[in-house]
Amino acid sequence: MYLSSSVETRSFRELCADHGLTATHQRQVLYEVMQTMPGHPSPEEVYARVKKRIPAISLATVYKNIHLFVERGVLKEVSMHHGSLRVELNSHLHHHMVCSHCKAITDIEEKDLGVLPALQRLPGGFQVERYAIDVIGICAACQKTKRS
Amino acid sequence: MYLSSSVETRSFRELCADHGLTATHQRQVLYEVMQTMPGHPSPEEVYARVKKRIPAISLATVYKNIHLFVERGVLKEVSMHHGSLRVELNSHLHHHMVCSHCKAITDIEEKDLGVLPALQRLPGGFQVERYAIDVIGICAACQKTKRS
DNA sequence: CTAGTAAACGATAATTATTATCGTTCGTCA
DNA sequence: TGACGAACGATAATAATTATCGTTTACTAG
Ligand SMILES: [Mn+2]
Ligand SMILES: [Mn+2]
Ligand SMILES: [Zn+2]
Ligand SMILES: [Zn+2]
Repeated sequence: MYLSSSVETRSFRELCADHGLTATHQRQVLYEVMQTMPGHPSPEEVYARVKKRIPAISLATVYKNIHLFVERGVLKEVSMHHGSLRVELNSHLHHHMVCSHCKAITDIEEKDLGVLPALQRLPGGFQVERYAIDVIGICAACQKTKRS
Repeated sequence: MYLSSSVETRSFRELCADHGLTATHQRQVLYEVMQTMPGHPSPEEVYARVKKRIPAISLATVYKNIHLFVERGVLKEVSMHHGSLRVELNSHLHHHMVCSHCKAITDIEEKDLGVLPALQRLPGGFQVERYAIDVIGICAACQKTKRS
């Protein structure tokens, strides 16, 4: 199936070119659907929407392309959810560095962050318990390894 | 099986009393083991360690008690992992409010946070891509609902 | 406009993580 | 010490994600 030649298609092809992706129908619909989902959808939620336009699409395709989009910076991962629950004993106030490649979590002191969390009133009557700051990046080990 | 009467046991019983928990052998070992795990272990990792001291313990017990400890503030959840992967289209710089009760995620502008992330050199040669700040608390809806 | 080729897709099995169920045992308190 | 509700262990069930593999598609050279 060939992609149609509308304006949206042209800009989508540019986006793919910019990110080194082959332009497929499934990817275009996935991308267009995401543009209409302003929240923080899960793969299942995206799948449900995409399926309305491509009933034969596979959930696996949605997963594969979401990962690819995140990898190439088209999508952003909201929850750096680490695959499984992670806990620690309550101790002193600190935050974390999370490697976007290997997902390793390392402690970082608040003073080393240079951030000044000012507990102020937040929109919508949200009752603040605490801040959790993730510094996302590439850890030293992955910097050495990653030669792709 | 009765808990022994060592110093650790006495302080553990106090901890349980303080948090409204019945003091069981499994919970004490779980807690003591966590004290020797400085990182950010998963339930499986904790289970593996606890099993060395209580070979008959069930994984379900570890899960149940980790959840309970988090609920009562004995443990802290490191990844406010939202159960499933969540993504969004890359747009403007913003952060999130996460409800610790219903896990709802809401956008929040950086200017509304009163935080000043200063991209400075971080320990260990970590190469920063971005900050992700989660303001964790109770959303307005859950504040109304939660009458326990 | 074909044909070749690698990439992507769809179906589905497999794996991982987590939760629910339920009969048995334990901890608390009178 | 005995009653009773809470917690436990075994295990089935569910949810989320990934792997496998045969078929189809997109891209490109001719
Ligand atoms: Mn930590
Ligand atoms: Mn957002
Ligand atoms: Zn890494
Ligand atoms: Zn809530």
